Amino acid sequence: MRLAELSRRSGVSTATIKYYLREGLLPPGRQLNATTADYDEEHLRRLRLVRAMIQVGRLPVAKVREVLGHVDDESLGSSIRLGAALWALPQVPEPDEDDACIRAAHEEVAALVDRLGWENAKCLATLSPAYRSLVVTVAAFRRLGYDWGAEQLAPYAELMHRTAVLDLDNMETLPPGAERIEFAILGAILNEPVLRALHRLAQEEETTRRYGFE
Amino acid sequence: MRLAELSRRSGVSTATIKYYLREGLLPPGRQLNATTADYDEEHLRRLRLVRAMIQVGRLPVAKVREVLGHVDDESLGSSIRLGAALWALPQVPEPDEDDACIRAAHEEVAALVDRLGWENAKCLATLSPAYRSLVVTVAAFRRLGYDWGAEQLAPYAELMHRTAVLDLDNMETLPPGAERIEFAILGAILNEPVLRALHRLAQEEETTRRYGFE
DNA sequence: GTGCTTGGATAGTGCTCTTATCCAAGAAGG
DNA sequence: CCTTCTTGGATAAGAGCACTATCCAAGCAC
Repeated sequence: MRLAELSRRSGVSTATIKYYLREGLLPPGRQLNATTADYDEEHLRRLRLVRAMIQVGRLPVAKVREVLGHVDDESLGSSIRLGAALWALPQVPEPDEDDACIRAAHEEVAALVDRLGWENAKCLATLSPAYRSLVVTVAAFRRLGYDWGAEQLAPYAELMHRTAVLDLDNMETLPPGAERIEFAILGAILNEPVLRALHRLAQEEETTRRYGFE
Repeated sequence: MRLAELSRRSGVSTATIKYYLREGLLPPGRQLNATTADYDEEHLRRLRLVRAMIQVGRLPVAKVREVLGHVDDESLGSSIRLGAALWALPQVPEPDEDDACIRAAHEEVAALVDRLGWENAKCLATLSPAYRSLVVTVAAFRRLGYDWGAEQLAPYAELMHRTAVLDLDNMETLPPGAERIEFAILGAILNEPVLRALHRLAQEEETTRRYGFE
C-alpha cells in the first residue's frame, strides 16, 4: 500500500500522514527504493489509533508519541508498560504546595485513600499524576467555597473502583501479549470519553426524571 | 478592590485579567471615574471560576463565555439553564453518517439506551452532544477492531447513572437559586476531572492488586 | 517521455491563550 | 505641587499547537 492509498483508506490527508511520520507517530514504511515506500495493515491500524488518541482522546501529539513509545517498548513487563503509558497522559499543572487550599485538599485526598484502604495509592501518593490531578481539582472547588471532603468523595471513589474492575475484567478477556497491552492503553485513553459521555447522558436522564423540562 | 489587588488575591496577572474583561468573561468593575474601577468579592469569585474552567476543566475561552452566558441568563428556568450550559461544553467532531462504523455505533448506543429504559435519552438522541460523543467514541473503538456493544456498555452506564444520582443528590443539599445553578455547572465541569482522577487512581490500585509490580 | 508519486525539507497558516507596550487621564502619598 | 502609580483602551507581539502548502530531485507507470 502506498501513501496515497493509506490516506484514502484512513481518511487522513497525505500531508498529515507525512507530518505524523516526521513526528515519529508512525513508523516509516518499507522503503522499496529511494522514492517509494510500502505501508501495510499495521500502519493503517496504527494511524487509526493515533487519530483516535488525538481526535477522541484529545491527546497532544507529543503525548501520543510518548505513549506509543511505551507501547512499543518490548524491554519492559506488560504492567510496567501500561503504567508508564498511563502516567504519560496529560496532567494538570504542578500543585503549588504553599497554597492553603492545596494543602487542605492534600489532606482530604490522603484521608480518602486511607479510608478506602487503597494501599498502593498510599505509597504512590506524591508520584502519581492521577493523585496530583485529584488534589488540584479538589483544591479548585475549595477555593470557590465548596468543600469536597473524603466523606463526599468516598462514594464516587467506590463507583470508580468498580469501573476500574470492569476495565480490567474486560482486558482479561483478551489473550496476553502485544494486543492486550495496546487494548489496555487504548481503553485507558478512549474509555474516558465513553465514561464522560455516559455520565452526561445519565445526568440528562436523571435531571429530566427529577425535574422534567420545567 | 482595584485591579492590582484582584490580581494579587487571585494569582492571575493583570494583563490576563484585562484580557478576560475584554473577552467578556468578567463583568467590568464599578467605574469610579475615567481611570479607576472597583472590583468586589463577586469578581474574585467569578475570576476563580473562570480559571477553574480553563485550567482544570480545559475549556476554551469561547466556551467559558458561552457557559457563563447561560449561568447569568435570568430569563430561563434553572433546569433549562443547567441544560443549556451543559450542552455548551466541548464536543467531539460531527459524526459522519456515511461511515459504516458510525452507523453501527449508532445502533449499539440506541440499543443500550433502550435496554436501560432511558426514555429521555431516547427522544433527545440525535440532539444531545453527550449522545453524539458516545457514538463517535464507540465508532473509534470499532474501527480498531474492538467492538463495544450495548452488552459491554450497560454495566458502565449503570455505574455512571449512579454517579449522576450522587451528583444531583449533592446539588440538592444546596438551597435553590443562583448559587445552586452555579454549583451545578461547576460540578458538571469540575466533577469530570475528579472522576477521571479517581478512575485512574482506582485503575492503578486495582492493577497493582492483581498483578503487583511485575 | 510525460505525468504522477515518492520521501525529505522548509516555511507558512490559522487558531488560541497570554503577555507586552504605549497612551492620556487621573489618583495617592509625601 | 510633584512624582509615581494605576486606570481603561487599543494594539501588537509572542508562543504553542496541529496542520497545510510548496518545492525538490528521484523514480515508477502508462
